[in-house]
Amino acid sequence: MSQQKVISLETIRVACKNCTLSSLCLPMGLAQEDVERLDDIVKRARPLHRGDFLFREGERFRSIYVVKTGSVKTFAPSPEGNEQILGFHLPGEIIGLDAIDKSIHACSAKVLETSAICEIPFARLEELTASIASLQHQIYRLLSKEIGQDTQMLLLLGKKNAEERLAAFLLSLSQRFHKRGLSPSDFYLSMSRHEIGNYLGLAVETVSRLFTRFQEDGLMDVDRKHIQLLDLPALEALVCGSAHYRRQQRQPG
Amino acid sequence: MSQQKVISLETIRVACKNCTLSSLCLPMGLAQEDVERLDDIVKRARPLHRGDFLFREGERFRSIYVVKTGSVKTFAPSPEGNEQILGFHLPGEIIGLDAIDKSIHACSAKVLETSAICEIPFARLEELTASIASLQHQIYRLLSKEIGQDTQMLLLLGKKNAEERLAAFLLSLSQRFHKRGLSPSDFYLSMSRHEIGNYLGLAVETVSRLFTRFQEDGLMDVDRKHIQLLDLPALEALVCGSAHYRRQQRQPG
DNA sequence: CGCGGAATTGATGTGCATCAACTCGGGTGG
DNA sequence: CCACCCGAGTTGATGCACATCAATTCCGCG
Repeated sequence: MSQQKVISLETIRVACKNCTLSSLCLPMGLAQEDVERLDDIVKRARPLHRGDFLFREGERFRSIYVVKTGSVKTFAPSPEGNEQILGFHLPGEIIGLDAIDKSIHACSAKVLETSAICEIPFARLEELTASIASLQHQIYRLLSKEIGQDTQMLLLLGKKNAEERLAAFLLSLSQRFHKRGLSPSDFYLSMSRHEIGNYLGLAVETVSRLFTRFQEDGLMDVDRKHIQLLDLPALEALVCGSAHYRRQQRQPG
Repeated sequence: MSQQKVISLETIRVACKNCTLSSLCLPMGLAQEDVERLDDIVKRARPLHRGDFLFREGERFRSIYVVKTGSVKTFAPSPEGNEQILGFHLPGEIIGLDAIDKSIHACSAKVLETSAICEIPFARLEELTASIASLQHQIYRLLSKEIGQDTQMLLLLGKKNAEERLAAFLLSLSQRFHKRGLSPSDFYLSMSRHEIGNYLGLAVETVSRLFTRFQEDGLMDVDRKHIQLLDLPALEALVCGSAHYRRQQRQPG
């Protein structure tokens, strides 16, 4: 059974490498030896449980994290005291990049379900990127991509109504699951309705009513946390505001 | 007058260096020779005029831009066709970081008033960062900071009401002007009411009414584009929702 | 089995968008 | 220099999407 344990660790290790690979470097085609150097600094994923924190707002920034399995939410307090959920992070996604600037975490990261998370000490990653140009580029891209995603979210919160927001949210999950080889139309929500509402800037009740309405309209099937998207094209049309007489917003000069 | 011209160019050059310095490296304390290497790749600022584009959505990404004087807005089209203003960029601020990921600009950048803008070819900057560790770190910080700012904006759009948004907007401008040595309480708005509304997710009329109300309440003085903030502490309190019976939002688990 | 938080559903209230009318100021041309 | 125009801004009246409040059901868990 010692053998068993070794195999198990190796399995985690390989899985972790794969995860790091796809998140950090797959598109770049790093040399094999560089991949190994990268993999060496990645701390293997230990299993975390619902409610565990990866880090808390105010803590010193040391590492970024890559979700291997499971899901994580990040959230920050607003001045008033209530909190805003900033994102839900699925397998393959990276957490903590916003803390590089001040070396202090500006948000907290909490595990939503039993999850495996890789930790990458940022200082060591930074050293590595100094000698591997393609990895450096990859990190720039990663950071830039995060900005682009936030931009999408600004558009969502600034210009879209409740049903457009929820449709966009569902499609986002769908696409991200699909990218990781999972079903794009059949999945479980690891977050509560309340958390969805908080994230989308809506009240719980509104989220609930929309789920009901979407189901009535044959767009999806909802059974508690289990979601089946039945009409992806229709949902995509919804995001673009196909429903409702569109209030045409005048353009600024 | 040939002499005059040389002096003028040199003035721009030095100013440009200063601008690059404070934006990219001041906090790091680069070696003098590294500063010069950085400065060498910065294209000197030519004057741009209201309505000029730095780049348009869909164009190939080549350079990032640093505002020296004046102001710039960035905006992206939503699927419906109307556009969302993503940010207003004041002196010392950097534009274009979101395009690194795809090497394509996802938003457009339009000059709001006569402005001087430095251009930094990103490929050359990237080469440079590979050999100057502190510059690499600085770029990471810059990108990370941008993420943090977007996060702030998500909080604004997700959780704050109209008057909190406008107060936050005014204070943001105030702080950014102050950081550049300008008055934090007396400045001109280079953007229209309509653009402010678009940015904050509000209707023009709402913005206008709030300006009136803030003025009535003695918080500020508004004369067309000329703004004077008379009670900064009160505005700060407003951002935190001090006014109005605060609808206490329940927290998700 | 029974407690408690999560989710749903219905009734009501309100903040802000929308519509509409008017004013202001700045630029243009006679 | 004034008359005109036109877009930007303001102000008021109205409507609606969504928040809020309230009551009930559902489900997980001890």
